[in-house]
Amino acid sequence: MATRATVGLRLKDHDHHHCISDAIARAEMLCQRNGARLTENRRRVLELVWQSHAPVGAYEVLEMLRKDGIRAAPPTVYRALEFLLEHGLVHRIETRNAFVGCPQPGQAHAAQYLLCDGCGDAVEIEIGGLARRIETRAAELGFAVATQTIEARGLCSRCQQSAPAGA
Amino acid sequence: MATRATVGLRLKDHDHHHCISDAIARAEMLCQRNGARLTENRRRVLELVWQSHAPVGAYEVLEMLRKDGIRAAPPTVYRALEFLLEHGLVHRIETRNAFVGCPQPGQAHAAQYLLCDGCGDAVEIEIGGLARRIETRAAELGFAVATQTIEARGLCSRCQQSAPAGA
DNA sequence: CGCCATGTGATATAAGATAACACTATGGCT
DNA sequence: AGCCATAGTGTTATCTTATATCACATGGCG
Ligand SMILES: [Zn+2]
Ligand SMILES: [Zn+2]
Ligand SMILES: [Zn+2]
Ligand SMILES: [Zn+2]
Repeated sequence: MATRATVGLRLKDHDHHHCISDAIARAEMLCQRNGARLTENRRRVLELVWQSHAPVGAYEVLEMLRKDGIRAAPPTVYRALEFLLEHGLVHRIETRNAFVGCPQPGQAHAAQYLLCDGCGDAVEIEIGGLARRIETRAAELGFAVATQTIEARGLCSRCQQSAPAGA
Repeated sequence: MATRATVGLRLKDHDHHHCISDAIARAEMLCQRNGARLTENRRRVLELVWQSHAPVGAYEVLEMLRKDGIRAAPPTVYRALEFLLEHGLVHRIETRNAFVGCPQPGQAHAAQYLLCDGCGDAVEIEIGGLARRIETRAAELGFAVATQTIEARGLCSRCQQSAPAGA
């Protein structure tokens, strides 16, 4: 499959409950396959991260947990996020100090993101050969790449229309 | 000139004072040309950021300022950094919440970095066509890119040798 | 049963960044 | 010179993000 992402994923535009339940289903399969334990806490945090397609901060997750009546402290959330990161179930968006669900966990991939400064949505893309290109150039300089962070900020098509000129 | 960066820039390996004085000289020229004021504070912070080729945190700069006998508070540093960022004199390394001097200020460029997890050095590179490639792919999805963040973490050649296996 | 590994709860604190307000320096103008 | 507007600084307090630490629980296993 090529990049299956669409841009400007407003929650109203699609059955987002599917996004969430699919994500949980994928996570359960993947954890079972890898012998990892998707505990209650971890599952809940993953669900909360998937509440939207915009990256969500750790403390926002914490707020949501508390609103659900769960007594939680920062480490609760960070530990769950750490687990989810390790298993590729979420990615960290460095330019926002926030986290977003990965739509294709399990397949190794360098996460590449388009981040809309208007609506906040993050769209994970994969530009063919891009990661390879960086590794190759780094190797020429004797540098061994372990992880890549590629984030492009700007405006999605919808947000370009809403805020066209120097409004 | 192609990428003139070398990797693994230990301070002992080269006359780093040149790196610093060159950076200041470039900054002064550039500010004069742009009608921007490189005040004492800003110049000092730029110098401190250039103390090494490893990105330096805002609070490290603050520490250094204080050791130089200058009374400063966080906003002092952040304001200076903001100015330097605006004028392209430093770049922010998102994966480290830190700042590093730009070796080619004045020329618009999407900063791309190799970040060594061993020695901490940051090497700015420019992979031909990479930025364009991302913009093009984004445009196909209707997304207008404003800024890009490209950071590759790993080990420079020297640090690969020092820490070869699972040491 | 005792032991170890993994996960959790709770408190405190570190690290990074900004808000707000008062004051000063600078340069253009009359 | 005196005045003004703008840009820059000092200071304090606060906010946001992330970890360290220690105590407790749970479950597998010799
Ligand atoms: Zn959705
Ligand atoms: Zn948008
Ligand atoms: Zn140098
Ligand atoms: Zn190194």
